[in-house]
Amino acid sequence: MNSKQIPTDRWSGSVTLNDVARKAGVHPSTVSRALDPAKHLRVKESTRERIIEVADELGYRPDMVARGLKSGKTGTVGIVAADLGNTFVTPIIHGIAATLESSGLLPTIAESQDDHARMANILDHMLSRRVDGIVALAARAADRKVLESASQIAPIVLAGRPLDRTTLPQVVQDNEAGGRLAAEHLAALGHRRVAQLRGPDDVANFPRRAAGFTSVVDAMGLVEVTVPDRAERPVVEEGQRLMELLLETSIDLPTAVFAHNDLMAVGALAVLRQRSIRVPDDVSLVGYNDMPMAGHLTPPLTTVRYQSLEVGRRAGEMILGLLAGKPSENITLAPSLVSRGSSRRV
Amino acid sequence: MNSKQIPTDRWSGSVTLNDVARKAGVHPSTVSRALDPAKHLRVKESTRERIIEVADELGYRPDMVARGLKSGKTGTVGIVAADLGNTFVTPIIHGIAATLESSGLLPTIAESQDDHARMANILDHMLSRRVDGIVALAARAADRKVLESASQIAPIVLAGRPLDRTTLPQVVQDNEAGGRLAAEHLAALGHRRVAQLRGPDDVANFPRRAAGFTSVVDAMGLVEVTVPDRAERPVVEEGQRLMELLLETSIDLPTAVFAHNDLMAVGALAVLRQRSIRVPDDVSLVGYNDMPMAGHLTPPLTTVRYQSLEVGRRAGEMILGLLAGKPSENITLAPSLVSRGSSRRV
DNA sequence: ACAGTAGGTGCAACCGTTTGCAGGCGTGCT
DNA sequence: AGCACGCCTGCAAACGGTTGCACCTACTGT
Repeated sequence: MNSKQIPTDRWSGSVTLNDVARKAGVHPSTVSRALDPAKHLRVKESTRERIIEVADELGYRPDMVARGLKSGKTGTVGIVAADLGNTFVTPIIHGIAATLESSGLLPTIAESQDDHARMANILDHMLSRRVDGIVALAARAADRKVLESASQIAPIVLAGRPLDRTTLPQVVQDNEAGGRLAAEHLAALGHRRVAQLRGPDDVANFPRRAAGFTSVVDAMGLVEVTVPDRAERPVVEEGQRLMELLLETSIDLPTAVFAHNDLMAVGALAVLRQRSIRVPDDVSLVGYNDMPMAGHLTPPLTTVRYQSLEVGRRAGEMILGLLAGKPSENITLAPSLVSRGSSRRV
Repeated sequence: MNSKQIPTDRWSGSVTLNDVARKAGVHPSTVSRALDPAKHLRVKESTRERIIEVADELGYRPDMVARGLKSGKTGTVGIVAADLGNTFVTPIIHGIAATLESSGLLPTIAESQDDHARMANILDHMLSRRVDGIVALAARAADRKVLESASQIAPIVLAGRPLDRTTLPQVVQDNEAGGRLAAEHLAALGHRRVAQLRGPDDVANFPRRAAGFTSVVDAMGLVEVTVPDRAERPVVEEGQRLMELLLETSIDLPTAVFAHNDLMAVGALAVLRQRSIRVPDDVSLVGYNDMPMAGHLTPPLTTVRYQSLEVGRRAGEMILGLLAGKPSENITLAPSLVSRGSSRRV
């Protein structure tokens, strides 16, 4: 169209409230009111019709930036994830985004990479951009202070990863129950010697899973072979490393292994296959999260289901509620065990 | 100031440029200059030091919204993905985000769900928020017009999914070469009867992959068993459906199948396993994308590698370049074949 | 010693919307 | 017939920064 224009000022062409007002022969404030669904009744029917007609004839598009400056609301919600590559977080994000969409909000997403400095930096950026609220999926113990202080500026909800000793509202799963579920499942299959591949301690999910698991182990008199380390990050490579560590350090191998998430289970699976240790014939394996691909692995992975999508939805609703000024109540979802091919009776 | 205000207004406490100026005893414009790295040399050393000291004593955080209103730049880049659940897109996003980060930009992400209306809506929202640029990963043929028209307002680059007959800059992979690679691989293994599980026609990647594949099939005199449909969307379920369709409709089964992406390959794998058709013993399977989990499937999936991360990086750089006013040149990356366990000599 | 200059700072307009306040006009009521 | 009230619209001041311009001071050069 305007190909000879200097590309610098693309915005020069954008039509503003004033343009509409001028063309419709009214004052800008009238246009503003006519277009605001909350108060367009205060404008005479005929005027409003004319304005609306002119508005979309000109292709008027409200400038959220200007609106945000005046009103303080930008219609944007920040989401901080640890790592988009973890297929457990994408459903959460999906859930959040779907919920926000109904209110015309758009998510702004950043990855913390489980790095504290980065997390702090991201929060700063988001607040700088005046997000209306933030959903943190990446909370680690070390992040508590920055999150809490940021929450004085914009409401924050924790989703997927809880935090100990915080007043921040959270929607998470009962990880202890999940850990118990895994242990009870294995016990019911007759396993006596078990082991855990633990996720990092500073992500509250993992110690809780471990505690739940161990509580059942103790209660039922099973033996837990300890792996002398835990994952730095809950990823495939660390699952491999821990599995190898388990194989090296234990004289008497456990007959069942509980990996603290599916990604680590995948890593464990790879190591076992490579050493020709059959799953589930030689060792049963239970994962956690029920990530989308879990059922398609070979063998299909027995795992504790984390209703990621639901967590996302609830978190979205919670943010919406907070933005509307409603108080929030923590939400804890119940896990369930999905029994598939990677575990069997011994 | 208005201290008796209702605490609803969280922003009331935020410190502004004026607060800093007042406390430092200078004019707001001086503070603005002192804090702007591009022109802080125009402020006397000592003044600047004092200002900076006051600024972070007060915890001043620039308001990007206000800045954006005046300057037109919001420091935000929109990313439109079709579906975050597709593990092929997350590395792209990761790459984009990592590149943007170095310039202090933050991505705003939305999912189009491969729905045209939604795509149009998303673009509208993003432009409304004055994103500085947009990276579209979800382009379909039907979206061409809205994308092109949006690009008159903010620069847009296409990544991961090309578009036919467009002038929009794109960074993609040579899909025809990828299709050829798959066919050549199978031909080299001695396969004569082959088939394709095709992705949707309106996502340009897929027809190109099909064309590349078919060109080799023709050139080398192979036989292509046609599947009488294509996937609605490139997902697991559709892969299953097409695989079942193939099994039902073909009298003489092919010895090798080329799925247009890894997700569909996973679906095909599930169907084959369920019918006790062994992979690769009875039929070889080749996927596309080399998604993160591809090597961990059983059998590990032979696939055409799509350098998603690299595509993301390049797309990020391209946007950065466009924002800096540099012209852009299309980028086409070369695919490579990753031979793993799902294909074998016949 | 004086004009010229450059460095440092203040002034004020502006970016596009929102919103409290005020005013004009027509209507219903007494 | 006059008054009050309500509806509709205009006016102007914000919101928090940025930036061209003007101004002042203290140099430098001759």
